[in-house]
Amino acid sequence: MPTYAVDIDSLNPAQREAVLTTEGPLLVLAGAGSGKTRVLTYRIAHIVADLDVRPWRILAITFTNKAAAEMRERLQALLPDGTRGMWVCTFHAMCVRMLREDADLLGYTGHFTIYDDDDSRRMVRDIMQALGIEQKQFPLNMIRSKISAAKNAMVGPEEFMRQANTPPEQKAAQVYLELERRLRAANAMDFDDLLVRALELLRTRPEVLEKYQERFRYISVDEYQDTNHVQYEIANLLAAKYQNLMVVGDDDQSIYSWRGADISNILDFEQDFPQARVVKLEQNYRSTGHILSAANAVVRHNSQRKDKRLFTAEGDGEKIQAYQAADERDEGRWIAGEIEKLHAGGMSYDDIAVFYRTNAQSRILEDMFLRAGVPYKIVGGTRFFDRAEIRDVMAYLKMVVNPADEMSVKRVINTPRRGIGSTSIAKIEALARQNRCSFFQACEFACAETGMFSAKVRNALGDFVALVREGRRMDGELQHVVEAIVERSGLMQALRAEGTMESEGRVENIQEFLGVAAEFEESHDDIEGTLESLEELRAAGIADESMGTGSFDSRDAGDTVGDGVFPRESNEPVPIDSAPGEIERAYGPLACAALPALLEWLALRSDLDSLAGESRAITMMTVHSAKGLEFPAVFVAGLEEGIFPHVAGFSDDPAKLEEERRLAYVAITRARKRLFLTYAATRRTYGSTQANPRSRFVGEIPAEDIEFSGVGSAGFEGTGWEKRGDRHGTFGSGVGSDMYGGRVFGSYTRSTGSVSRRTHISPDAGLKPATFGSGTSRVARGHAAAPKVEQRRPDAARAAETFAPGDTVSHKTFGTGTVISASGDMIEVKFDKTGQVKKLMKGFAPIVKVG
DNA sequence: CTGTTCTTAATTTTT
DNA sequence: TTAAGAACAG
Repeated sequence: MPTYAVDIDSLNPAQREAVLTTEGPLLVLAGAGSGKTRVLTYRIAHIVADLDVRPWRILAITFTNKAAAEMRERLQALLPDGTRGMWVCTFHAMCVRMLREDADLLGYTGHFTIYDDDDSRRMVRDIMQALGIEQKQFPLNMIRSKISAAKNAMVGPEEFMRQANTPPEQKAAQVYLELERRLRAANAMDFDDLLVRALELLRTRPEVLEKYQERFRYISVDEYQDTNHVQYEIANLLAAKYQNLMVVGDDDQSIYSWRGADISNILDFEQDFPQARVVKLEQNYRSTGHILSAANAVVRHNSQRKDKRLFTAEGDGEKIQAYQAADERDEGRWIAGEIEKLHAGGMSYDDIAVFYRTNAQSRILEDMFLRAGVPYKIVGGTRFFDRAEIRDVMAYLKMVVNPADEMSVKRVINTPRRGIGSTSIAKIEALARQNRCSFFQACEFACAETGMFSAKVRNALGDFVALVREGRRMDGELQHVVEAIVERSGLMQALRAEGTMESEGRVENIQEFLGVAAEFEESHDDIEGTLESLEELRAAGIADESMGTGSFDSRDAGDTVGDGVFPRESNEPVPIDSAPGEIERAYGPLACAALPALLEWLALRSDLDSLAGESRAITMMTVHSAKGLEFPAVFVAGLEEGIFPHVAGFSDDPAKLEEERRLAYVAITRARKRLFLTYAATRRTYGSTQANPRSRFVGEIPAEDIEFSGVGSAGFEGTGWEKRGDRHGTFGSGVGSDMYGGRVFGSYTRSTGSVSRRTHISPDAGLKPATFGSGTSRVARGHAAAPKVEQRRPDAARAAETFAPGDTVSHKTFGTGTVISASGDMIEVKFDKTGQVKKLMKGFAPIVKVG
């Protein structure tokens, strides 16, 4: 009986089989909550510890940074001898790592910029404008998705042009061609390119392919159902030599087909690898019986799927609660009420999540939670790094690192206002096109040229251009470099001069960003440091044994930047027609090495990664964002035809409906113990009220697993609203819900600008610490601590509290304020911090009188 | 060049 | 409803 480094006995037979099948292709069909992460990590630990395979021979690909971080952490715990050199990362991070090393082989420099979706979108918009393609006739998104599809099919612009039959395709091809040209000139890659170029590298450079094939003897890919064609090719190519490829996925959880994920990758794995072993993990360790039964029942309505059926050894648990609300506000109120009940019953807010199909739905829910005093945090939506001011700062940094980066330069050339408007930009663009040089070079050129611009503009431009040269020479602590660049940019000054509340918030955000930079420098070893090349490992004395044929001499220290010419002192423009690398050389080496690292880290990061449950608050997010997570109690709102399944989804295409259903399946299977489904009899969408029928997915749940309540249910009277009482403004409370047109609450104007806008947390949690990236890197997000306010929801005694104009009150979220008027159940309060006047409902809003 | 009004479109977004 | 972007006027 062999002994194992991992606790093999704790696994069920299927899990064990997956862990012990280390050689050859392996497909693991892992149902929701079936312990696949455990299998994945145990298997790697087994390979390393029991089969004596060096960690740097392991490649484990995930889809999110969060998943990668989690896996890394678990592996570190399982492998006391270390995991040095193991690549546990996302597809994108892996590709970036590979590309940085060999970018020169593809005509890029190692400092290429990563364009995120917004950058790429702007570039396409610019191109369409330049080519005179009307957005009305050919929507931007349509063009973009066609180009993206072409990229993912590895179809180049020329070929795409040849294939294009219809007018939209021809236009898309034109844009594609120009996009490619500009991206290349900017030494930039978008997210698609990252994958496509990496594949190109592996395909066209046998020595590179060989290097990685030899190195990574054991490869695993998580969430395989979400791989797109290029990722599929990359994985297959890397594993082609040794065939040790393990893919894990669940076809029932494929919810990203619209993003190019190809469900047939998983469905056809057995055809691609006829010798593949297939293991099904069907025992669910997450949810109780009723929930699992509902999930099974719903997803069974799909035709395109591998047959499997989850089972649990746990009991039935509580039935699913379905509630029909009068309208979307009632829905939010009811959810808030149920949350409070759960909380009163001892459940932590952290254990509760509310899901919705579209981000737009979050507003009302948010509003209702705010009123009810339910602490919440929203995941997704506008992310911190997507805020305009943060993007501006990042654009400055990107520009310093890579002056060829056209989009970043254009973004900040007139931010803050320098008097360089669209006319000037157009002139510079024309100049760039004429001389076939980068936009930035054209800027320099324009400065040198007299008569092109007014003295004022020329000075502004000269100052702007000089910033890059200065920025590149800055060195020292990362935070200080960033700070200096920001300072030099004039962004802060302009913002401060504005003096509005909004600008104040922006200043705070930028300051917070500086904190992020500082934090990053302290702990940035986890990303850059983890994905080490063989050379680095060898240098560290780790990978000292023979590498096999794949190892080859490292490229001639080809750091395109490092050996560059010394920065020019004159303002003489850089020679035109130069390749991206040449520009970098001309501007001299970048002194601050941490800067590009920071930018890369930022580019590949999402808000989801920072979902650290530090503050005690419920979690709100879209169903898409919820994949891979689990919560003891889950609410799914808006289960109505047209919303979920979404309208855009089902009329035309049955495949889309099936994806919506998988989405429902994902939502249901996130719940461990309690599941609540809500739908509204009427709902306001785009300004008009409509009555949506209840979602078909609710009807697909077996009757024995679910209980109904609410407007249309027989059991409504006597059980539902009475208990909740009118203080909650529940439907039928007499105080009035707006079901019959009566508006109860005054309209709530959202404060804008500050970070904490979408995060409302219990005051005693203090600052909201958000985690960026894994484990240790923690950044305090948020500014002044909220004032101490009682955390409990108002009770009967407080409801009876009287307020008079002039009273000082304290609100859980808005801080202190002064009562302006009080009549009946409503009071109007002007808050000190925001200066806004809000109508609040006495006894419902989380307020207390303080003086 | 900048600030304003007007039009128009409106899922989901691991990277 | 609302928010982004384009068109338009100052």
